Amino acid sequence: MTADPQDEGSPAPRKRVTSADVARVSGVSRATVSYVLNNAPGRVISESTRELVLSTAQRLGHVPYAPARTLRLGKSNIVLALVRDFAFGFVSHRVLRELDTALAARGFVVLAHRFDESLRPLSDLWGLISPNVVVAMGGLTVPEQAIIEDSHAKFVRSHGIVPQDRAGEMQVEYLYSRGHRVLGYAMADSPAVQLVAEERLAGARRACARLGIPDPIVETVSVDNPVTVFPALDRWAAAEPKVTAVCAHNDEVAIMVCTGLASRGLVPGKDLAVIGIDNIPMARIALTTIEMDVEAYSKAVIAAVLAAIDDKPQPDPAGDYLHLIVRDSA
Amino acid sequence: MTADPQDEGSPAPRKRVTSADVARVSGVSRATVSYVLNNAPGRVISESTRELVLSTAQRLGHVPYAPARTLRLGKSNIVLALVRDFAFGFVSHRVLRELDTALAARGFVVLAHRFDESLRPLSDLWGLISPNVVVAMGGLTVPEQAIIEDSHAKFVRSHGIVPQDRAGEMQVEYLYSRGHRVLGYAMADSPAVQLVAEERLAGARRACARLGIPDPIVETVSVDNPVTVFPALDRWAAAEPKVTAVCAHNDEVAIMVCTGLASRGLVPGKDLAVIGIDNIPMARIALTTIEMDVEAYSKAVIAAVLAAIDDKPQPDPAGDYLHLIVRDSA
DNA sequence: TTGTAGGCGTTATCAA
DNA sequence: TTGATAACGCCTACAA
Repeated sequence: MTADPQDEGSPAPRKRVTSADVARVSGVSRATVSYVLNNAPGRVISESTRELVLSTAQRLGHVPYAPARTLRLGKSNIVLALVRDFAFGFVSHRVLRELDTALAARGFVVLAHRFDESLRPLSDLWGLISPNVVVAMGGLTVPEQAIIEDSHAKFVRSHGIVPQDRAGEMQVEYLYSRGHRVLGYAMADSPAVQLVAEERLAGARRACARLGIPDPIVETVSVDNPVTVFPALDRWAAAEPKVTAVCAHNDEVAIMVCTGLASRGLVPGKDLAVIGIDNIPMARIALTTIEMDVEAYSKAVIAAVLAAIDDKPQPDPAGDYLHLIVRDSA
Repeated sequence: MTADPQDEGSPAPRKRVTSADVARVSGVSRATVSYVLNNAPGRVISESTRELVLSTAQRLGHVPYAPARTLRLGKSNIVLALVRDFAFGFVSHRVLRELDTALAARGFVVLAHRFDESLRPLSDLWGLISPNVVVAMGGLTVPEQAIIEDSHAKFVRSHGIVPQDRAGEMQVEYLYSRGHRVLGYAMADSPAVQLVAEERLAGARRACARLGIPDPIVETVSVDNPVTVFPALDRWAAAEPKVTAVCAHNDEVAIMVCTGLASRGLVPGKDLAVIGIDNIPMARIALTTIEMDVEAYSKAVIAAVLAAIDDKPQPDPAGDYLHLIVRDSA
């Protein structure tokens, strides 16, 4: 918030300093300025001219104007990351940070956009911003994918790199190996993670079927409203036979379950086994979890985006992204 | 990640459908197309022409091209939110979401950019993206502010709306009123919140001085590494006289302190009083805190951004954003 | 009610 | 080694 009284109503929107201004003042042509400013490959510019142009550009305070450049070139240096919510979880945040760092080195900028079809159709976005690459963090519906593919931007899906269903399977497999036969499943309710949540649950169900134990008893827990864990705990305890272990959608939900247990004087891993997914920092005290290898995941996303930028075929995302980490809670 | 084999190396970057194409196919002028597409105010277009243009635009798959529009208009419909890290806390995320919703209704798009001077000088950003308004989430250094003010974008600081130091004061005042005289202070170590953290601590110190009690004993806790709470707890316990209450930088840190206590068999609010700031959902079970009124805060930010867009003077941010909420922990 | 024409800032092409 | 020119797609004053 601008508290300075003098810049209120700012009446003087400084005229833009164009490369033509720089050319005029330097006494050279616009083309020459462009060559210098872009280190035009295959062009030889005399050192004196180069320095002259650079110094006047500096002196006049010239900043290249992105829209003009993009219009001329037909493509921008923008990577648009589509997110369902700005607060979208430890792993995705980390991936985005790594992506941002890697792309800054290539002269690209990563911008995050929270998309919400009910707010504005995705297709209207292209009239507002013209990204070179669109990278979807998290799952996308089929129509959403179609709209992005219809745009002129290249399209990278981060979803699909890590087999989410496999994470659910691994949770069940571990709990089974520890003797648990009646499982609960703590779903997250946030629409932002719905697609991922469904895949994880599907994986868990598949593992149960394969191992010959009943489907997990699914309860929904709201990350925005932690007290919702209590009714879930009640129902798992009331089940017949009683639930002895719970797969949580992720570590956050798992920690909520553990906290709920603790506040009732129960001990996670003893009175009820709890296993998460992600291995977020807060989990590292006591939570058994399926670690998401953030570094490997980030590398895969970066490779995919760089390939898209360079118009190269998408790399094979196969890799080992999931690892069991056993701690106290299960 | 694009698994489809057929779109690898995509050799046919479809030619862009321009408004001129729509004009040609419709058999009208480019101007008419523009009038129809923009609902040009003060222009009357016959219903038949309008429908013709709209339908051919649709049929040809015309999407307006943002850079050309921006170049012509001299301004974009982009609001750039500057963040120190994509994972930047409950309150800021909520504010950004509200801002996003409000601006979508005005035909603007909110894009979040993680800025990191060591990665890329802020000034280079304007060659990549040309926002109409820049809104800084969280504090900014003086040179950073200067660079933004030198750009052609309008500039809104969300920092400064809420008096962060007052939050620190309120923590101390409450703990004092409950009889505490020897306080600890749990700082967050993240550089993303450094400026805010310093203001809150300064407020706490000022309140201590005013009330005639010693400065709080400051310990740093790492949000990314929860075990750092333990040495902090040790030092507060070892102080002479012993620390009886702790102000935490925010609820997250406060919860870490409470969790650390619990894991030692101690009870927050009994063995050590703990007070947070923000009132995040997870705090709502048992944490005493200074609530940050997200709705009021969001409204203030939205008002500031809208004023900037409309070139109106910045509104007065004064308001009542902070409220004490007493629960079990202090 | 619709069309014509010019220009926004940049860069690539071609000529000098 | 440098300069003139055209074009990217869109919008709008002015003319018809």
